[in-house]
Amino acid sequence: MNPHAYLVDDDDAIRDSLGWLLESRGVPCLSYPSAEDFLAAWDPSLPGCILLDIRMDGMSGPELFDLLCERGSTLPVIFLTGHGDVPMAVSALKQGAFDFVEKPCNDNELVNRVIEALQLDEHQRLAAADSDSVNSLTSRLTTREKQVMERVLAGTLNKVIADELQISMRTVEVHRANLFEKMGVRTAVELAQLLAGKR
Amino acid sequence: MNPHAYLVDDDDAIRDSLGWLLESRGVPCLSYPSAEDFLAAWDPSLPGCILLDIRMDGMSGPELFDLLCERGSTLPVIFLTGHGDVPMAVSALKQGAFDFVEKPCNDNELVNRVIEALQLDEHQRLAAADSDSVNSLTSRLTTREKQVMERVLAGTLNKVIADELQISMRTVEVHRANLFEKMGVRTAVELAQLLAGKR
DNA sequence: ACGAATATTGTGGAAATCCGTGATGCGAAG
DNA sequence: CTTCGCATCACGGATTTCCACAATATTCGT
Repeated sequence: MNPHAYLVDDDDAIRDSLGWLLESRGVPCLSYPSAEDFLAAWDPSLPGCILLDIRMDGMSGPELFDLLCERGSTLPVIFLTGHGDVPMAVSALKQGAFDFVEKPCNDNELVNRVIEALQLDEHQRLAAADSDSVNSLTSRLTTREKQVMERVLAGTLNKVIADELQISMRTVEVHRANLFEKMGVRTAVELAQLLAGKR
Repeated sequence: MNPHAYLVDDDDAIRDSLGWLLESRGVPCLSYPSAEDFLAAWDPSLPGCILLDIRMDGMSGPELFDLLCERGSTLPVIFLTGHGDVPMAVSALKQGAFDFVEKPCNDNELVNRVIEALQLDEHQRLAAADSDSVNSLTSRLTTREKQVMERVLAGTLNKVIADELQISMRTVEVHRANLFEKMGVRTAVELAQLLAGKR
């Protein structure tokens, strides 16, 4: 699925007008009349951002936001509200909301925020993909190989590693070579660099 | 100087009452009747946090905040305001303010926020000190040693480094040993780890 | 029970690193 | 001018890593 702006608002008119505005600026949209509807459609892999009304029938915007955070969502959330107060805005932003906008608002401003949010999400997903690729590499290592890797990363000499693991130096060398192979590196330093950035 | 809460507000009564409140909870305070006064007293090494009024004669709270940020301040800022609006709060928080509180506010809440801000500042300063200590180590390296270190961190073999720098392998070994000594590490991996976390 | 993956060890040699000792040239500071 | 830090290099031995070839044991899933 391509990145979308997910509009969650129980006001038909708002969904229509915002949807039209965003689509006209080249931002694909999907609309949901309630938090529950969005939640049912949501899955962590959905890319994009959320435009979320505060006050809605059923689950409120902040409640949905909390729930999504708990479930591991990293979607940037732009809160929209007609009657927001300062504490509400402060609390939303401190919890990690991307923005908090009062309706009615300037169209250009809002579109820009949405585009910023989409870019943020893309960056986050790229970064996550990187760290995933590293994790998937390490997950392919056998237990022994992981143990050896730990110690290699600690700068321990093969000889000492052999002692610690109660195996021969030769075996350590084998594990070492195998894990380097699996991790796609040629030296211990490269391995350290690889795991340094993405962790 | 020990960490302090710096109260910047042009209302004498507020400064007095907040100052008393915080001192009574064990938080040392210093008061300033204007943004200009605080700015004159400020220096980047001052630890603590700022309680900053929005509307003041002369320079406003947000103006002071911007100025401090430009000058490299990392002090957590808690904005205080009697007549704040949502856009103002949103903009302050998105620019990195620690909190945004409306007066009058709950005393316990405020004290807690101040304490959180002080803790944040302490963590930031500890982290900065770590990275400073690393920087001061690297700054003691000679030009050649830095060149060699770069390549060592890239996982390059001494032989190749010697080629690249147009010097003998022996000299590379010397530089390598010297820089390890200066950086306080015993292996290339340790060096990579050292520069990985603090950078 | 059979086969695949994993863990283990050995031999032996090539390549690389580590390190002590000693030495030369050069530029900057005293 | 002399001293000091830096960069440069050599010899030679100890240590370590790297690697190809070869083999046995253990575990685990079908």
